[in-house]
Amino acid sequence: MPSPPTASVTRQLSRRSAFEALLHRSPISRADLAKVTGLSKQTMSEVVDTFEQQGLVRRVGRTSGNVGRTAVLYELSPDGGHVLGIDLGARRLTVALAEIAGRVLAEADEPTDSRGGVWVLEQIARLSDRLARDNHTHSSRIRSIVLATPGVVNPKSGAIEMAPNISGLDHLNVVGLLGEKLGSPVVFENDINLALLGEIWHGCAQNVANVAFLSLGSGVGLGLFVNGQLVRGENGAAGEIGYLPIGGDPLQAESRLQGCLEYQLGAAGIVRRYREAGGSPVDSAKQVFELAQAADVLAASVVDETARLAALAAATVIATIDPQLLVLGGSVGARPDFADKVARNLLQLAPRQVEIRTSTLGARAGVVGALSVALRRLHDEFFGIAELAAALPLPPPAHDHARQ
Amino acid sequence: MPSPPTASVTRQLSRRSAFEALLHRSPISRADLAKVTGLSKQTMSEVVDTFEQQGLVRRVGRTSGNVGRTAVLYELSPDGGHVLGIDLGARRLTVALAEIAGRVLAEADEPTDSRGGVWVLEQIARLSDRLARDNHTHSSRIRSIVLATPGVVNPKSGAIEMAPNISGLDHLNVVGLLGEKLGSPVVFENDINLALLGEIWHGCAQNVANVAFLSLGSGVGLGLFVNGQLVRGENGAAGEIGYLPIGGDPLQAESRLQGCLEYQLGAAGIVRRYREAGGSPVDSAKQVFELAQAADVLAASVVDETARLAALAAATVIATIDPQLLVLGGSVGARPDFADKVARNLLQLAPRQVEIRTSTLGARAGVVGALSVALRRLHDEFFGIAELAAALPLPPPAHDHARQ
DNA sequence: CTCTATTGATTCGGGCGCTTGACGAATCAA
DNA sequence: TTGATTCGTCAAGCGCCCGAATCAATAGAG
Repeated sequence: MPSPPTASVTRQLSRRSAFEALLHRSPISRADLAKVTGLSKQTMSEVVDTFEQQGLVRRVGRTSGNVGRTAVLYELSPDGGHVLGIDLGARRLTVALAEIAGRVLAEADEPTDSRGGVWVLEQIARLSDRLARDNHTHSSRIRSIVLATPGVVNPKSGAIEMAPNISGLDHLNVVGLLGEKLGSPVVFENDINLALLGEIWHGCAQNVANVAFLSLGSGVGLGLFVNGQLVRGENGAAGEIGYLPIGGDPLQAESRLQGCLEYQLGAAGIVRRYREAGGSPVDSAKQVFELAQAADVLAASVVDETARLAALAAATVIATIDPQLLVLGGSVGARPDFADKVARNLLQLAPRQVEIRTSTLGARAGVVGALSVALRRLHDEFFGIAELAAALPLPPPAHDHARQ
Repeated sequence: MPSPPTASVTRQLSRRSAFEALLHRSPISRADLAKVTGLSKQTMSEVVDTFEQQGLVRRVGRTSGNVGRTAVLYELSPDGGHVLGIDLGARRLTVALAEIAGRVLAEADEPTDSRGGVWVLEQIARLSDRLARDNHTHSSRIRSIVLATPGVVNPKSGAIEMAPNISGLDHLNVVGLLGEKLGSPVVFENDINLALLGEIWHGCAQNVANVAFLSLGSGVGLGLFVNGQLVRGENGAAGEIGYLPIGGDPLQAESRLQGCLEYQLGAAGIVRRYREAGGSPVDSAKQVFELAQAADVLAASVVDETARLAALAAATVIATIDPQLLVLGGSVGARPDFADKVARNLLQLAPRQVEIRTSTLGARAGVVGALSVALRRLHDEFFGIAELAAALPLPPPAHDHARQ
């Protein structure tokens, strides 16, 4: 409904300014909108009128108590559109719903349907519909969907190149089928990248332009936010640090297959190292950590070695991209006691200190990040100026030059 | 002279489009400018008129041979402004001059004045003046200067935090003094970052959005170009990979002082390793490489080890940021035989292959990159739209949310 | 209660910049 | 010489913005 593409550039800019002010300062009157944006009252009145007609904005009351005439207050209307964030993990499926103003309306999660394939798609559609209905809206109002998934997402095609660990999903056209089922465009993004964006939006990394997110769990992964932008890499494989040549001989068979670092630092690696050291039989990395806290010397040394390896990985990232903040996440990384150990190791490795925080969103980070991207896509659809923002390219070296 | 700041946004956009077309397609007529930019002939005529009055553009002839009236052809005029690129190395000083259209007019270099301090500043000024005079212009026409320097350049303050290895320069306000001497604003940038940008503009990395530049010489350094942007890091220390925990125990004294990787992989490290292995006394890494080519078995093994370490560093970078292209530069890295060895080592380390090229600009890369940045700054000064380009920020998490 | 100051919102006039269409100028081809 | 074609300018009209004036609604002073 909004954004008639027939609007001129200058009006589009005015609309954009008004929208931005509404996002951050609602409820707000027309007069204040004019002051904040620097546009005239006249222009702002016109813009608000069109917003109101398009259902993007609604009245929420009047000012009172101040001298002078009362002002009509406006805010972004939920009718402007909803967005959906989906975190599709191998074991757990989380879905969240937000409105165009950024308010998170609801979140729901279930175990991922173990039958895989189309059943998972059905499950996503069912959960989304329920969420929409419970919040007095409808799936058709959803205008942007982002799905967090493990694996490498090609930034050009948007396709998953390494399917998540869910049976029968790799041969399906998930974007197409899901988009059809839910009636709006679906976009994939790597789950760790989205967890990072989640921490940036609602978590422990707000208002930071350079962040590294080190996720330690069943696998190891890295999300990078540099110059205020997500780093995907040429093939979407940025942050696939499982193959870093740390913690073992990178030419070994296990290293080449699974990745040198992941073989040691992944949850399976932690369990394996504990068993090889002669520890009692355990199934999960969590148990090793609990044993270490219960004064099991063997477990403690495995945990120490794990922290040492994580610190090496962190030092590598810090030396490479010089972030302002390092966030530790994932089922292993988010443990505060573990983060302390990593920080202590890092003291001796890095030439300069970097702040370290543990994820505050935990398992929710992925779905929150998915919401943030879905929101941004919706906003850009209405008020984007991508074609204007491109940098002025320099001319190619067609000319000759002299040397003196 | 150009760009009256009083111009409206829409006219500024039109001017920008016209300038971009002139940059890439000159000589060009008013009619063709209108076609290329999509603006009307009328508007384009007005814009070209103002450009001509401001000396930004000049007539260079007429079309002929085509049916119809002949067209007057325009191109960017050298009067529009010149830019200066300076590469200030510990041993060599290089200066280059270009005009606003991007044509490199001249380059000159000298040994850096060994007395250091103000003498170096004098030397820069003298060389710049000579370059300007030889090209029928004057220093006062220079409108943007970029200086390549070793060390960390803080991206916020623009100050050098680790001074280059030139005596008496660390206590001077180089930006201020040089800017005053040359009469136009001076900006610093790390020399490796600029070498990377040089290769992107005129060298072996053109038209690539994700590049890593591994510089191996007396020191080791990394330049990163990600999402079409230079990565500086929060403190300008991105790419300071001397401290990567590769090639030795990162907790050793030498590693902590100088950096683990640099201790082994820097030119001094290569020489030291050769000597420690019992090789004949040599002064430079270059000699070790020459001995290796002359079938000195000891030197060959040192070179092999060097390539192995470089490949480990490259694998680290590739796994982290997933570049499309890896450029090897620096006095050691740019050797084609060495690059081959690195590539062979990398085959066994990286899960996916990345193209490797050696620097084509060599020692010129820094000054060419400085020119490219100076040009871009000049262009942005006239036609920048930075305030428009900012992304629409999402609202902070002020609101509550429900969990179901 | 009335009057005044203050602030919100609309109306009106003017200017800028873009577009379209028409027209004169300049050239090539027949 | 004539016609077709293309370049560049002129004129008219429209969208959008702004500033000033005006109307509307409220709080506070007296």
